[in-house]
Amino acid sequence: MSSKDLVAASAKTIILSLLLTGESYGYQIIKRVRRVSGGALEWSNAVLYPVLHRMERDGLIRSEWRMSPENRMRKYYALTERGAAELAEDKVRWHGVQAALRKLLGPAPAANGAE
Amino acid sequence: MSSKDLVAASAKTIILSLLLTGESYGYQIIKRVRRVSGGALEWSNAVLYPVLHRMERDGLIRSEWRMSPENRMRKYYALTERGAAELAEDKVRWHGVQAALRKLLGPAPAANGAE
DNA sequence: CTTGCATATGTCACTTTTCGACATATGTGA
DNA sequence: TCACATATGTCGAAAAGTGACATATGCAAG
Repeated sequence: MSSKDLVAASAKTIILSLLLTGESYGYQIIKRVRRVSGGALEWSNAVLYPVLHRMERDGLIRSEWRMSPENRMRKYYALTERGAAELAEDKVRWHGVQAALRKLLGPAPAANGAE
Repeated sequence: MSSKDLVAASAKTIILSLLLTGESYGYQIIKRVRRVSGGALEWSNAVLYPVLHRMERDGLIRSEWRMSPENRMRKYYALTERGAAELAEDKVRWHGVQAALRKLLGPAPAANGAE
């Protein structure tokens, strides 16, 4: 039990959010998540790919093998309608958890402070 | 994979936060969480107690059986030093995840006016 | 006194998830 | 040929999630 549970809990929602702005693929998702979290979220292959497969099985995303501009085969993932709906629900849930945590933890510090 | 993973993911942090303001016990924690979340977070016994036991095993909290003013036996839980330190780390991590999600999901709607 | 409910803590058992380590393949440049 | 970034995936053992169930008590109503 480390920071991983937090990471995993938000994985589905984060992936849906990323795909909302356009299709992506596994390798890139890992890098984008690392960047957008400032390095706080570091997903391994074994974390991401099973989640991706589960989400596809559940109809939240759909995949397509295509050749990249660099001439590599990539499995591009895109949001389905169900995925978009799920994201909307997730947003509500997430904001609910956020609100509860904010009450308990206090407001988020603007940047970095001594606590 | 429902909203439960979110709930569970934040369980440890929420419990630590609650205990920061003073000791509490299982039954009360469930009610307090329900109240503070406006009913959004509904923990069952099977969710809470294993988490409590794990946290005690890991030295984050410590328990003590005591008689309540209502003459009932209760297991009161209190934060340990390690638990307080863990909470501080959790806050940082949580704010990191929050920041990432905020970037991706957009700012939270002004759900709660007061507070 | 018995029935029912809120209080109070917990386990059982089955399923799902987690994640370090490993496997496989290709394009590019030294 | 070698190393490395890119790219996707599985294995397996351990951990976590959770609906249903188990147990016990104080108290009030019937």
